[in-house]
Amino acid sequence: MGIQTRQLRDRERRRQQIIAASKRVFTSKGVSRTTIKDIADEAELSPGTLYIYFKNKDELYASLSIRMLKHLHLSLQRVKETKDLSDDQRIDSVKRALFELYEIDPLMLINLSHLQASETLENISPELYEQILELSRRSLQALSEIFTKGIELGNFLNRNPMQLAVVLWAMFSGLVLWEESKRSLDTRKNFLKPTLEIAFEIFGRGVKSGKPV
Amino acid sequence: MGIQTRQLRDRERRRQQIIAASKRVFTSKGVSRTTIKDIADEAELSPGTLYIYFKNKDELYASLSIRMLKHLHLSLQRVKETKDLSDDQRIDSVKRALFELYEIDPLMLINLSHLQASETLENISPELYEQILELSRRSLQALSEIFTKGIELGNFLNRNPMQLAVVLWAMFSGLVLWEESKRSLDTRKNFLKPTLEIAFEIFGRGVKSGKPV
Amino acid sequence: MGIQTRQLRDRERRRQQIIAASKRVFTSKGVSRTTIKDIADEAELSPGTLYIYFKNKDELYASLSIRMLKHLHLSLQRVKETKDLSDDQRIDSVKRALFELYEIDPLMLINLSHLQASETLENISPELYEQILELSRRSLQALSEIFTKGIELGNFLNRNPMQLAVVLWAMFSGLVLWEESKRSLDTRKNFLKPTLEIAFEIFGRGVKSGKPV
Amino acid sequence: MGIQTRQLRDRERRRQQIIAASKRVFTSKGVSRTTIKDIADEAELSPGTLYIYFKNKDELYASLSIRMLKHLHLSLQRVKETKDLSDDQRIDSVKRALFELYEIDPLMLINLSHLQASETLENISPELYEQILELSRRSLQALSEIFTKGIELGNFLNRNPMQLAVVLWAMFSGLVLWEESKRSLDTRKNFLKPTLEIAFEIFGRGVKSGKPV
DNA sequence: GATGAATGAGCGTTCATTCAT
DNA sequence: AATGAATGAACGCTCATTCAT
Repeated sequence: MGIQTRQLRDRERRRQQIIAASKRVFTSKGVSRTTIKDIADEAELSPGTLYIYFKNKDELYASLSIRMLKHLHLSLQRVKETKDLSDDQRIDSVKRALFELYEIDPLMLINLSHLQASETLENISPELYEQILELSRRSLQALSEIFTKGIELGNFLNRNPMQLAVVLWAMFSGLVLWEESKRSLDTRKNFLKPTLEIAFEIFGRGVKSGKPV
Repeated sequence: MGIQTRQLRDRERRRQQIIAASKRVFTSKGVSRTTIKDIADEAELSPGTLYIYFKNKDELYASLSIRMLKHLHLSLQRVKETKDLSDDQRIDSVKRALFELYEIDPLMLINLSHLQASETLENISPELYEQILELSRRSLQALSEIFTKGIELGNFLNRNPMQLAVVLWAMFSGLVLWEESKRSLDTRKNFLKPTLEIAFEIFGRGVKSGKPV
Repeated sequence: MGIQTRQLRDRERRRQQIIAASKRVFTSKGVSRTTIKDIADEAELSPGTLYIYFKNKDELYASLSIRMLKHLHLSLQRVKETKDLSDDQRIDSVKRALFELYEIDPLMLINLSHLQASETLENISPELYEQILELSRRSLQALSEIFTKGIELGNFLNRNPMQLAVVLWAMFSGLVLWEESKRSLDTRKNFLKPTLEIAFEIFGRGVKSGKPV
Repeated sequence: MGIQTRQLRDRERRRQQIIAASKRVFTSKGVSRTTIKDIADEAELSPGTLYIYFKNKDELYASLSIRMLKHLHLSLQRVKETKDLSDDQRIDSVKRALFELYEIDPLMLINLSHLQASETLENISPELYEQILELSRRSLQALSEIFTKGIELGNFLNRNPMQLAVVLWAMFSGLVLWEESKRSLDTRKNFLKPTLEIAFEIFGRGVKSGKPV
């Protein structure tokens, strides 16, 4: 491994270290109450160091979502490309992909949903903004293509597939935020999962073409 | 009308005047970039005066949603209590109630969804917190009772009606936030409406019992 | 006196209070080492208050010079308009005007010269910038008109009067900065005065038309 | 050439390389907006390396002037020592020496004038401080000796020659700073030259003894 | 009740400087 | 000698909140 490679790897490691610290602080203090100093302390770094790896606070926040978005895109892409799946199975795969996303890192998913709901994106560099947008776009695109297939086969309601994708995502992120808002009230875990199951059951049934009996 | 009554009425008027000013500023500057001073200027009052009517900034923000929550609760209550409606019609009425909510004041609905997604509620007085919670609870309760009816009649899937209510609300608020996040990208209006139509179509079909054909 | 008048007067008083505090701190710590906090402490105000009266640090610094520039302009205007003065007497009046300027407030004059020599002006509001520029322009204009008279009467060298004005001002401000730079070395006061006397003597003799004997 | 000599030469080379880079950055970004990192980048060195060659930022800034001061001193010394020159010719030679200084490197001359006008000198090592002071002193000394000659011959006004030297230098540096402050307003070049011509013409005429006709 | 000047803790950010490699 | 990541004190500035009038 060359020197350059190691440097790049070290750099990425530090970024991940900072991101990991951010998550921990977010969890304990809440996103809006977390300061750069808090994160620096948690990461056992100085505030200045954070600015070597992230252009500013908003970019740090936004960067937290990149990984998750990449994962999301990859998962949906995989579902889309898997052969020999019925449309039912495909919807089910989407459900499992989103479940998995949530299980890997619920906090980051909340953060991603927050991002969508805040004005953070308006304060980041065009490059990062474009990256986030592109990843979101591609994920929705993958989702919409799954619906397109089903529509073409006559299995799904003939509705704008992109809108179907948006509806599914809204339902998912809406539930994630809902759970987050309930966190302080009710610390029972595993609340999201059963509700998501029901949500997907309904969505899956509803998107199917044919009159319900 | 007694003096006290008039005083209360005046007080309420001022509150509404401040709330109205807040809305206007939020619309033009965005929520996170709006300061108390901005609102005071817009209301042609001094910052100090705002603190006579609202305990602090978060309470002001939270108060914005009270009216909307009351309206929401009332609408859903009405749907629940209307006699001689089929379950299909009832779902349709819920849809129209939420549409109406959005049309009356899209910004406040966004604010309500934000509220749910932010940490604002953690900084308000227990009284206001309880009020908001109670109104939310009641709205969801009304919604869940609508589902209970349908389930009892065998028209709806036999799932936990409160969870069904949460799913429906999550879908709705998720779409509202989604639209908000797209506002800077795409200024086309009336984007939410058609997507909500599809969302409700799918939900309505999905929640119906019976195998899809 | 109306309420508004008093408010305006109070506002101006506060500004002068802050400016006075700035001067004291500048004298003891040096301009470049003075922070907003230092000035606030000296003025027995909070840092935030300074920002009510001055848009930012650079504007505060630049504002220090406004008064001096106004005084300068007025003095030169007066010299220009005084009747029945020989050109020798007029040059002498200019000398006395600049002497006086220095004696009123040497520190502010140094500050004015610094301003010219720094990049502070690049960071202030266009309005203040224009005000400073306009006052400078007018002062130089007045000076140049004094020279124009002398040239027309054949008493002064026929050179571009604006350039003559610039030369005189450069000589003056150059000496002021020179003295400032010597302050740490040599605390003897009254060093500038005799040197300025010589400078004006030479300038006065040099600008006169006619071959020196 | 011994090893030590080469090492010294290499060291000096590096210093000059860094100084050259500083100049380029100052020109493009302005002195106050230039950071050590900027200079390091421009010099294709690391920030740490700069600290091997310069004790701190102020020393780097101050060092920029050393060369110019040496050149200035040399030039004035030469003028002083040149035989068979009339006093008029000697003043003219001083003018040409300063012109030349400006033409070689206007930016460094500005920097030298800034140095005099700032508090940089208060933060440097006593050695460097002494060196700069000594060079300044010697230059002024040379200048004053030129005046002494003229005074002794009865050609110049019998004034303190050191003060005459200071007046001449103040006029010169005042004009240099004046031009610098006009740079952003008026990009016409060659503005300084004609004004300096007039300045020297006036100084030359003014310093001459004898009543003007 | 209404004011709005004043507050000041706290923020994000910078950058000269250091030091382990 | 050269590096450059890391430092962390210090900065300018904001703004929710208070309180004397």
